[in-house]
Amino acid sequence: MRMLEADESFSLRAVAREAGVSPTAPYRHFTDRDALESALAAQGLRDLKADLTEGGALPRSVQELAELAVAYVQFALRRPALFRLMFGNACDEGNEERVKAAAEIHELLEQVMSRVFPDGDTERLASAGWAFAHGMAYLYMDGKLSEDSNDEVAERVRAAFHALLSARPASEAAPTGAG
Amino acid sequence: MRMLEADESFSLRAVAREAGVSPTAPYRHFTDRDALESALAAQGLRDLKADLTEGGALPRSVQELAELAVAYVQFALRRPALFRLMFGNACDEGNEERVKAAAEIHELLEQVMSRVFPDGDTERLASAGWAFAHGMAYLYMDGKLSEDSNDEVAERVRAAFHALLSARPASEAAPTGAG
DNA sequence: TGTACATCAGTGAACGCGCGTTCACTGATGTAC
DNA sequence: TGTACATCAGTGAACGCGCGTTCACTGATGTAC
Repeated sequence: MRMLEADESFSLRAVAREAGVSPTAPYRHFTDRDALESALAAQGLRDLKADLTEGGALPRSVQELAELAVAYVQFALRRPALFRLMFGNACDEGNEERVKAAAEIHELLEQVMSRVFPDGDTERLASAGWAFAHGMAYLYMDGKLSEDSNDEVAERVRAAFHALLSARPASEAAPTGAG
Repeated sequence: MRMLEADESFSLRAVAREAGVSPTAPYRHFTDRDALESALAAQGLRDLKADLTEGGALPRSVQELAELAVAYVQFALRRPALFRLMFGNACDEGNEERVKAAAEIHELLEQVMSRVFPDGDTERLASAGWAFAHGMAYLYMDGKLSEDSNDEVAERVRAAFHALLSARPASEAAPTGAG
């Protein structure tokens, strides 16, 4: 529909402005501000899903899973205002389109986790993995982690992900290693 | 100084209102809206650090580290508006107090990570662990994960953390297990 | 002890701003006969 | 082919709202002599 790439906060008037149209024109297509917001959020969720499934095949390895996190963070950095719109408030349960788009993302996430970690607790891993990617996205968006080039961000997300998955506490190393 | 517990978005006038004072009173104490915001953010960061170091001793085990994540998320859920204020925008580098408070949180995080994972990449683990807790906080704040009781949230954060740290991919299990 | 003055937190009216929303309208396009 | 009407995206003026901020002010407290 329109851009919403910039990081200015969402408003009906701003969207109209970006579309080169008068402030009241959106009311021809959406009943009110919330309806417009949900429609944009739904489209954003669909775009995000498309980004995440771009390769075609779902991830099987931890390496491929890391790339999913990278894609998630890069979507957020490319379209921060939209990303905040999509996740920055409670989903309007009355908006079928938005609910469906959100459910599809959830489903994708669980599918991926059960493929990469067939012996793990899929639901908990899905929460954890999502939280990791989501946290990375917010930390970078809000300038809490230095955001240099796009490639550097990708590399740091990858590295953090692998550091976390391969982390072994001190107390565990001795017993299992020696026994 | 004052509450800022509710989840209404921050405004100078709202803070004055909560303090039971006229909208212009804050100007006696802060040069402008941004100065007030940074002062509140700095205080919030100090409060968060106090919460995280409550026990006295820093975490040594993965279990204790999980409790740190729980405390982080619970702080966010208890004081969402303040939490968003603290992290929801770029830190004003000109505000010494705020910069210092943020640096102390970073330092704490790195100390903890190097204690719990002495053989790991501290910096990357710090990013990853922070992202996990931060993501959990945002997902719960924004209603993306069902938030029932406080205890349930704590339990889910704990479980997700452990699920992530003990996750082993399918491809890895066979070789290392049998070899 | 009393008078004169400085300090300082807080007040209330007022400003210009962007916001969401309403209203009556215009002007182009499509359809009926 | 031409006339009459419906549809529909978009317009522009106007509203009331909360916002950040300014301004001149009040009234209490502290200090000097």
